[in-house]
Amino acid sequence: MTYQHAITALADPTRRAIIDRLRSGPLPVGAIAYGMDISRPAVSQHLRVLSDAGLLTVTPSGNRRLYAIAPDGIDELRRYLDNLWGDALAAFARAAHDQAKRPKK
Amino acid sequence: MTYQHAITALADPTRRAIIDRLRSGPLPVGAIAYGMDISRPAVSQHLRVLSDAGLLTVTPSGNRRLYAIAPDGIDELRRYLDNLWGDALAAFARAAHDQAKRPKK
DNA sequence: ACTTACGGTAAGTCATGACCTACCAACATG
DNA sequence: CATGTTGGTAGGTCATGACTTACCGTAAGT
Repeated sequence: MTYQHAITALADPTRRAIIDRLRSGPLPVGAIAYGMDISRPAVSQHLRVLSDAGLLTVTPSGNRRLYAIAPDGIDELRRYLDNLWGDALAAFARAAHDQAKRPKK
Repeated sequence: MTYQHAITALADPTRRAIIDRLRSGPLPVGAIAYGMDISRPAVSQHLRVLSDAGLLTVTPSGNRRLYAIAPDGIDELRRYLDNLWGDALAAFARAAHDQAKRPKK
């Protein structure tokens, strides 16, 4: 049921950029924000949205907070799409079949 | 490169509802809009966004226009997520490994 | 040809959310 | 304890996009 939040979160290009930075491993907020053309608070807000959506995990470590991609969250969305894809293929095949049944008209 | 449009299109709940109506097969605009709590023009606009994103195909048939889910469009997004998921798992495993290397601190 | 069904486009309104600049709390370090 | 570093929160602005009604084109039926 969480896939809705996940897809909403991933719809934003800035948030996808954040996710991309975390592809190689966990990072603290400062490192994520460094080199991006938005302010650090903006990054914080995006991180909030992403972790609320179950796409990131946070592990406070002393002064800082390490953000990492949560494979489980991605997987939820992946399953939704797999399901949709399956239905689309089935509908496609059925439509093609019906089409073949009556060639003219 | 089109997956960005696809994910933006699918981020909207109304558009997901439209997609859901097409899961069982192609439908004309009127049938899609029937029973939904938004106006038909609104549906038309959503259909535009969805087909621009490569998620739907349109086949004019006489007076009407049949919309159907395009499996290819879905697949693009699916691949993006599969890729992301793979990276997330790898990063996760690496982090776990590094963690094990130095148990304390 | 006239009328009805179907559906896309135009123009305008309104809510949402992405961003900014403060500001504040918590830990670390001298 | 004082000071710097790290990062979340508050409040406000502004752009985007999801809706509406009104309108127009086109295909079908009478």
